[in-house]
Amino acid sequence: MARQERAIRTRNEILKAAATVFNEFGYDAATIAETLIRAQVTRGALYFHFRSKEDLARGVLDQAVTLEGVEPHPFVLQEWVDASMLLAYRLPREPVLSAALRLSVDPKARQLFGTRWPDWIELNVQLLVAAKDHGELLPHVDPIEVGRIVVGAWTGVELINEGVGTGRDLVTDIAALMDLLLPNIAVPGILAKLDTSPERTAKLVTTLPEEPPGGPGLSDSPLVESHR
Amino acid sequence: MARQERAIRTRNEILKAAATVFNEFGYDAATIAETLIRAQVTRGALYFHFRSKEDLARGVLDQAVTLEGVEPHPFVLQEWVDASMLLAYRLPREPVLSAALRLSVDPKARQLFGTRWPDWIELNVQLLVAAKDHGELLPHVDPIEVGRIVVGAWTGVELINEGVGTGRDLVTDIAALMDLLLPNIAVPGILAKLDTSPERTAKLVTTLPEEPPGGPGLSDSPLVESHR
Amino acid sequence: MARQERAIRTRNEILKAAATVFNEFGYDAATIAETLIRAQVTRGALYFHFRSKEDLARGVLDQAVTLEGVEPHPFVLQEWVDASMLLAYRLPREPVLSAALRLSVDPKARQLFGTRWPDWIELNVQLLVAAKDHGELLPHVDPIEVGRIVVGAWTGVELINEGVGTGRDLVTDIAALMDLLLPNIAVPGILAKLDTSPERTAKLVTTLPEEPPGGPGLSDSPLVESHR
Amino acid sequence: MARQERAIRTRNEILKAAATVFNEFGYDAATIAETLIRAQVTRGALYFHFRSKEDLARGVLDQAVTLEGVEPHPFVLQEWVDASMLLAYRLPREPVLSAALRLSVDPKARQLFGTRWPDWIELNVQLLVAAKDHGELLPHVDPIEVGRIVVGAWTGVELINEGVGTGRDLVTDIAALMDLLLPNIAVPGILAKLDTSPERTAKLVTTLPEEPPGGPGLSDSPLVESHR
DNA sequence: ACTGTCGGGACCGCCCGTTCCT
DNA sequence: AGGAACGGGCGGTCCCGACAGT
Repeated sequence: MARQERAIRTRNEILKAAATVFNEFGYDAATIAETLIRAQVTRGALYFHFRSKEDLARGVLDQAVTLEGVEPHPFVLQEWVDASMLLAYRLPREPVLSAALRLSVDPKARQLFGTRWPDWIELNVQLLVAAKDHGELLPHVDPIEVGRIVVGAWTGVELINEGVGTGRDLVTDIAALMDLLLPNIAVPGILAKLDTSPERTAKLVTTLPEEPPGGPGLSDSPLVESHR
Repeated sequence: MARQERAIRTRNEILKAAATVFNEFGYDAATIAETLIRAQVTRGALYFHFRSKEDLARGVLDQAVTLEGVEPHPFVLQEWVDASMLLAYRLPREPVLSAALRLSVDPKARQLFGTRWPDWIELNVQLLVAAKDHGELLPHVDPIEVGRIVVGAWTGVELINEGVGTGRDLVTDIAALMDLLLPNIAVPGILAKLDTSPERTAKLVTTLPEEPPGGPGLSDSPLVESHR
Repeated sequence: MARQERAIRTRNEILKAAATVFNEFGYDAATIAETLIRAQVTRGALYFHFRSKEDLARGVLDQAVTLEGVEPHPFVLQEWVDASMLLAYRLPREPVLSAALRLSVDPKARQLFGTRWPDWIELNVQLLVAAKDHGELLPHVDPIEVGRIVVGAWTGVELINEGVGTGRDLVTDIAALMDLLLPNIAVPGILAKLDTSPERTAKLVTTLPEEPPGGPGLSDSPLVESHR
Repeated sequence: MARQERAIRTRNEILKAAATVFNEFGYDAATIAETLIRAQVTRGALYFHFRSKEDLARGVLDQAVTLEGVEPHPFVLQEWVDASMLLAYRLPREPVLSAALRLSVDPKARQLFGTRWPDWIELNVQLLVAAKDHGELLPHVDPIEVGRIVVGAWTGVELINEGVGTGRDLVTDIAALMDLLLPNIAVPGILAKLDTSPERTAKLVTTLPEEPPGGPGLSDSPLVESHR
């Protein structure tokens, strides 16, 4: 048993290292050798846990969509905002998350594994539909369309935030994006009460479980699984 | 002359082929051999025009930022919208444009060449600043911030439009993005008169020059060069 | 005891699996992993019984030369014929036998273990010498030379029988070989009485012991050991 | 042109080196690196001429079946004998020939490329049929069956000659095989006049063309092509 | 001036036989 | 006997020059 535990830790060490390498170089330019160095394991160890580079990428992609940390709130829209903000906080800090996004953008990886976008969109749409049912959305808003567009916008903002390298926190940029979008999504009564401040995000983060030894995402991730 | 002309055509054939290959595979996974096949030229020919794979990528990146086709309009914001819409129309149809975006997203290529985002952002900011001077923007709008965010959002929407593969025209998605953003950017008086319809885009396209044999962007592109 | 018995059975299961794998792929292309799968054992089990791949091959080679099933007969030449025919019957049916031949032909395996040909030849020569003493051989026949040549011919016929894949029974081909050779080996009086028919072979086979659980050749094989 | 000539020489250098490596180690154990060393070329050169190890093996196999050097003779059976004897002389001296045989015996190579045995058999059968038409064969001889058996026997004798390593010349062993077989194949009148002596073989060899720079088999080998 | 053949060298993913510790 | 890890090395393939020809 103890044996198994160490194996799992090793597996996660490898996964995390692979994620950072995918992140820095993209799928094809990422080399197994670099992953080996960062994970501090031998080729054999890696090959035992993952049969190929593709397998490695799949391992990363499998842990990427989550609503973890979002707490119930009277306004569904606030939950929706929280989801985006929380992810904005976590993604730069958790290699597996950013790697998943990177691989979704990489054409070669896309050919091989598809993307997680349908899942992300679905998750957004679910929340927006619920918000609509609660009368929180402006009448002309189509949850499906808005879900698609917002996921896209979120992704692009992240890419630029990282790519242009001004050192701004992603949370700030995503908050700006939200502030730009919300007036045309939420009904005025709700809009005034929505909180997109980094402070709120910071508070939410504290409710996240301590990162276990071996990194987050260890759990059999309840991926798209709605929390309602 | 005749000699030179053919050389230029060959050069552009190669560039276009390279662009499609970068597009499909990403920078690292793209192979020169594949480019050779698509451009129907030999190794020697390619290496005569481009000294290396990097050179090829640079050639693509150098033709990517343009306001071509945007016509003067009483409302600067309309010009701003037109720029986005026109690009949404052209990008899926011109390999060199989409390749430029793809390479900007590719981490390996980014390490080598940087990105064109600062240029794109700069171009947006210039227009927004002008719009602000004309009193077309809501008072709280910061052109620099909005420029950044919008370029990001635009990029992300494009990526998803292509990646999720629902077959929707990018023009439609970008129009939806604009409709979502504009109410919180433009003053009401202007907002009502802005036209984000695909029809307008279609009309603008007709003013673009016929694609010369050898493709668009052949000219020593006056890249970021504002048209005012 | 029961413990030991199971161990022996496991060992033989592994040996048989290894033999089929060597047969199908040759020494070098044969992988331990494939052997593991076919024998349905774990790595640990295999390495408990055999210290290395070489050991495995040695295990196979050690069970390959036998006169088992050949019964005493007034004409020694008939015994000689019977030996060839019996082996022709058994070899395609017993992986360990065919693997031994395969490994003798494989250059890599040959470098490591040598071959069993000297043993096979020795066995033939012994019989031929005895036949000569009985006056059954034509005067010009040199037992040593004929032994060599016949073992070679036998081997080659087997290889082709298997390689060309016409589905002919090896017994048929070896019988044809014998019919071709014997007129220039046996004195006419004996020649007429020698029986190379598959029927005789079939009858001899019935005298072979039931295949014990764990396969034939389990016994500490009395290899080259002559039966006279 | 001169350019091309060097390329051809390089190609043959590689082929010969590959043949010796296949010979010594078998298909799978043979490494490209070893071939590189022996041929004194770089990986790039090899990759230019042969796309893969398989391609290399195919290149070897393509030059293996020939009646070159066999001269017309009143007795077809003498030609048949000559063919075997000549091959017995050449095979140990020409790596490509022995490699072809080796690869035909190697199970892995067999899966990939099949064997040249059908060709060798066909060639023998053709000669035997002609001999039968000339009344040189004993009435009970079936050319097809004898062809098969003899090719097998020839192969096996070669393998043992090489494997047991007594240093005997293959010509001697093949002559012994022929002497053993012929009395049951040829009609007595012919039998007495057939010459299986090494001296005859030596004489035939002198009629073979000088080995061109680049080795034998350079010519577009007229493989199975009968010479009648 | 431009094209094509041929060769150079680097490196990557894969996979394998083997051992160590329960 | 089993699960995990070790480390070496192979085949493939790629990007790129160096010339010779036209």
